[in-house]
Amino acid sequence: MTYTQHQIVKRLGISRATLHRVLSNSPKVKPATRDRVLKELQELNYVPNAIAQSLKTSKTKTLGIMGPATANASQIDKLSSLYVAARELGYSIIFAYSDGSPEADANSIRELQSRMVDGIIAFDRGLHANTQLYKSLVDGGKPLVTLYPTPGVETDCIYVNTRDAFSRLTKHLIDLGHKDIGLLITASQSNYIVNRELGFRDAMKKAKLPINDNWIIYASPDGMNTINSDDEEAAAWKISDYQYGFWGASLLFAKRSRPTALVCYTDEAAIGALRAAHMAEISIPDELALVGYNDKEDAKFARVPLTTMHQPDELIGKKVLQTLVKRINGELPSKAVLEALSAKLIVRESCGSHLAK
Amino acid sequence: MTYTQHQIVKRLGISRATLHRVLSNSPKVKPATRDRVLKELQELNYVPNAIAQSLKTSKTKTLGIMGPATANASQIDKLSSLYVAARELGYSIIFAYSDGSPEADANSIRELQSRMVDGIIAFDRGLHANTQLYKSLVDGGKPLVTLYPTPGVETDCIYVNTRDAFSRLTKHLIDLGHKDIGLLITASQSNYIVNRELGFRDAMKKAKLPINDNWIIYASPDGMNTINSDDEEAAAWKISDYQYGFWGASLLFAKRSRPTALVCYTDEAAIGALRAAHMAEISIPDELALVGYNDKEDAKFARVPLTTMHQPDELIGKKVLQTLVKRINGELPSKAVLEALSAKLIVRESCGSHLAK
DNA sequence: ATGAAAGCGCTAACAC
DNA sequence: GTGTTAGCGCTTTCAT
Repeated sequence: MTYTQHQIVKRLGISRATLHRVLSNSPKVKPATRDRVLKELQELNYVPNAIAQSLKTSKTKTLGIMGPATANASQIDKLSSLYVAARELGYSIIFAYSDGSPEADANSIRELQSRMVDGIIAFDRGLHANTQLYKSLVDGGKPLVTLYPTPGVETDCIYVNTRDAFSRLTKHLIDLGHKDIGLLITASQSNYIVNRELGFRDAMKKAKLPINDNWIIYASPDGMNTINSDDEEAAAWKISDYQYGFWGASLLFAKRSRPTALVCYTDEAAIGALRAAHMAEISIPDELALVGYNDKEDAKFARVPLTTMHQPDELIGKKVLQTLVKRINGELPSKAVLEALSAKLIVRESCGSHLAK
Repeated sequence: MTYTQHQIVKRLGISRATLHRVLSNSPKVKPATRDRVLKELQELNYVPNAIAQSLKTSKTKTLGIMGPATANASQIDKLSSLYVAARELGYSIIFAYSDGSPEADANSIRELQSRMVDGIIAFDRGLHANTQLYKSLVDGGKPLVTLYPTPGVETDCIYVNTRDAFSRLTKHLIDLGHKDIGLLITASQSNYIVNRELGFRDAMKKAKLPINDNWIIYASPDGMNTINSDDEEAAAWKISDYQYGFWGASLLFAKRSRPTALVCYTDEAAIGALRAAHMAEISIPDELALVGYNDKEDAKFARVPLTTMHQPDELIGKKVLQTLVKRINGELPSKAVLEALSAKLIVRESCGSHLAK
């Protein structure tokens, strides 16, 4: 049974205002009254109706997250620190599922607007198709924090400088003496992918190393066989990075020549590539140095432990939430916060640097 | 800018009731009026205030998920199908973070009750510490679906029969001719763990095979070195299954004798064990057959592709949601729904069955 | 230190 | 076909 203030007030023979005063810790209430009320509250296990509170105050103390549910797996660390921080600040999280398509995103935004969330976190991968949607949100005054900068939308953003990260990752290989370096990514226009390629090119250019287009692999399902036949009907967005890595590397290994080092767009892709190398009897790192990105737990336990970049995901989740809440509370200057964090190089065996001496 | 019905009604010179009729597709409104209203609605981009609707109707069309955010990674498939199904039925999801402790769970329940969710999904691992909490929920009439049966709580439950799954997994090894079989799990009282051990014992007993207690490993951080030193301060619940698998297997390999086959409690643990085997120069599957559980994507791409059990996670997510919504709508008999689904054996290389001929 | 009353945005019963 | 009205549970101003 759940009681309302009305019922409690009747039982106690006091007024709603008094009840509210003890609920809100106002000092203006006689200790004796307060105790009596508190006791009753306890006894009846009173739980305030947040819906009614929200309607009255026009603050829901809820935050919306919009993003692809499938991205959660890779963003899990950001998400969990975000949840923890939200609870600490008294906010609830509404997760509005979206596959990243403009239609789904529009639905998510409608859902969150309708629920009157106090702010929104866009957990997408920086696809620009939805710039207009975000713009309308921000113009409408709804606080929005994104995880990738969105050109054209002046909104708060906490992100990892992936371009720089990939540049440094590539440079690590260059410093090891590699000159023939390939890149394994997927075909996509998202920031998520594009910045990785840009970072790679930055490093190569800076080192005055030529880029062999044959060694830039855009992995895709086209004409590939899945490693497991019953995957075949799976939609493209459900294909894992492992699979893309496996396909991409297989493609590379089938070519007439191959680089001495390969940068993969995620750890999962690198693990897929590891498997392709194993099947092609190419020894890692002796015959091919390999690096991933993200420092997922399985990178540590891969066939060959992966050299990779570690993102400060927990910190990001925390900062995202804090920024959003500050924005909601009007504690931030009107200029959008744009904070870039750096990834950190984690050297393990797959790059072969333990051999180079 | 977000408009209220009041403002729209004023602009249009009609009554709230008429507006409402248009909004709710009531036939009792003159087509001309309807069109005029619809056009204005469109123009003003009217978004209904779900908070006000909820207060009025005492239905929020929201569902609460309570569970550890860290579990999401392994339960991601259940979660995403659940999100999709929720959207289809017009429900929003509030995620109430909890680390599984009774205090955190109590907080989650309070949060969800306060937000007046129409129903709750308990995404925990079947820890019984919170039986009372669940019981009070159910007794209070709040629809609740769990993912593990909770003795003492009469509530809907959609789950995988892990005990049976582990029994069949173990039997696969027995059928391959193994007699000396070990089990690698963690020390925990949760259903999640306990049923795995029970299933293993069932199969051994049925085959009249002795169980060597030395080969039942309860992996724990005690006295172990992490594979990566900066993990050391991490709390126990943040330790990955990979790590437990690595520790557990290392422990086993240090013993005087070892089994010819090892059942691991998850794929991640099996991958950790794979690494330990590699370091101990034990060849998998030749010297030790190894199996995991869950059929995660990385099982396919492991150093040795893992034989494992596949759970119908997407189906579960969908069923959980459908059951909950039916319960909310009063479409279910008062007796609790208890539906067990089966896991499916996926044979790859790590069990060595491709060698046995 | 306490109480009365208005109103947040919406729905639905009832009257016309 | 259309309009009037009460009220969901809460917060908050204004009296007392």
